[in-house]
Amino acid sequence: MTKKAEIGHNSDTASASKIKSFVERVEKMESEKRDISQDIKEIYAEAKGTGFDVKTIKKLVKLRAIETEKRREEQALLETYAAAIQMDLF
Amino acid sequence: MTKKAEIGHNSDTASASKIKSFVERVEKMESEKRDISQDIKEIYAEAKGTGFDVKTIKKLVKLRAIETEKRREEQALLETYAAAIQMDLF
Amino acid sequence: MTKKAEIGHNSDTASASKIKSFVERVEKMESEKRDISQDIKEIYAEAKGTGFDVKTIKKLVKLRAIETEKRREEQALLETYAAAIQMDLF
Amino acid sequence: MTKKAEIGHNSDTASASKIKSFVERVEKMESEKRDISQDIKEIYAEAKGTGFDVKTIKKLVKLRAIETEKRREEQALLETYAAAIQMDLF
DNA sequence: CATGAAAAAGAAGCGC
DNA sequence: GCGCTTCTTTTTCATG
Repeated sequence: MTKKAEIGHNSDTASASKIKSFVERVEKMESEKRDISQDIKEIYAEAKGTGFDVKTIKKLVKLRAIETEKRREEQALLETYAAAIQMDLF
Repeated sequence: MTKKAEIGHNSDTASASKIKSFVERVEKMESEKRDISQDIKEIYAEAKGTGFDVKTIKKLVKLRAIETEKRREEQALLETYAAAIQMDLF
Repeated sequence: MTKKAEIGHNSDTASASKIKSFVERVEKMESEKRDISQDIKEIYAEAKGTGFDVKTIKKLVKLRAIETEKRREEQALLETYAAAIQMDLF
Repeated sequence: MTKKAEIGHNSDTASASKIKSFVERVEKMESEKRDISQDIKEIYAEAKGTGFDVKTIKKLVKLRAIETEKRREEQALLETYAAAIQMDLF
């Protein structure tokens, strides 16, 4: 038994330092995310400067994302069927 | 002048290629963003696995973000004050 | 059972009347919201007419909102801590 | 001339108090706006609880708003035309 | 699954 | 009047 009562199974100081580490790692990642969002904005700004309609390009990006997802799902479905009839697709 | 409306001030073929380029650049950036989001999730998963409460860590991250935002806004306010005084608005 | 899909579990006529009621109630509320937005604009206009810098006042309002939010989040964090300790997470 | 140099045409203390008053009035209005937004959410929650699709009702509200606006604009246009031919619509 | 928070899209207001 | 920024609203995503 330690002198000081522990809260749970992590001792206070060690916990504090670990929490700090987790928080900082998350903050770093979120900062990177913001940077990328900024980059995306800049791409759109560039597109706009080149005479394109940003709204339309955004729609294109979204449409392609949906199509990619659809293809992914179709592939998954196909694989499920193939597995059901014990067919190797590859 | 052709009957068909042009997209921006670009001719059709050049436009197509430029649009494609913009779309692909955005898609690349968005993919990176998703990767980072995934990384963040993994950090939280690790924290949880180490015995920490994810909710608490998220709250800490958020509170620190608010503090940062507050500092940012305070600075902006000071600058606005300075500008207002210059303009004799007080 | 009719061919036509029902909206929710309500029969057609009753539904129509209920939907109308919901829509109208929302419209009334949104109208009130617009009125208040208008009032806010007028307050800013008055401030401007009295020789104040609107931008500064807006920044003050925002900063105070952030401060309120911060206090709110601090409280929420404390509650999360308390819950986490109960759950032996530290 | 007062003893203390004034910044602009508003003396410091009077300014401070006036600004405070403006800020508080705005805050009060914004608080009321939030209340109404909350009421709207509750109406939608009630609609949902009654078995309706919230998204659809929102679409209806928006459509009606557009139609109202359209009618308003048509009326304005009509009045402009009437004025142009010096015709009294009323 | 349903709730609540975060991101993205869209609308509005502002200054130039 | 137009473009730019700010604010609202919608949609999405994660957690319980």
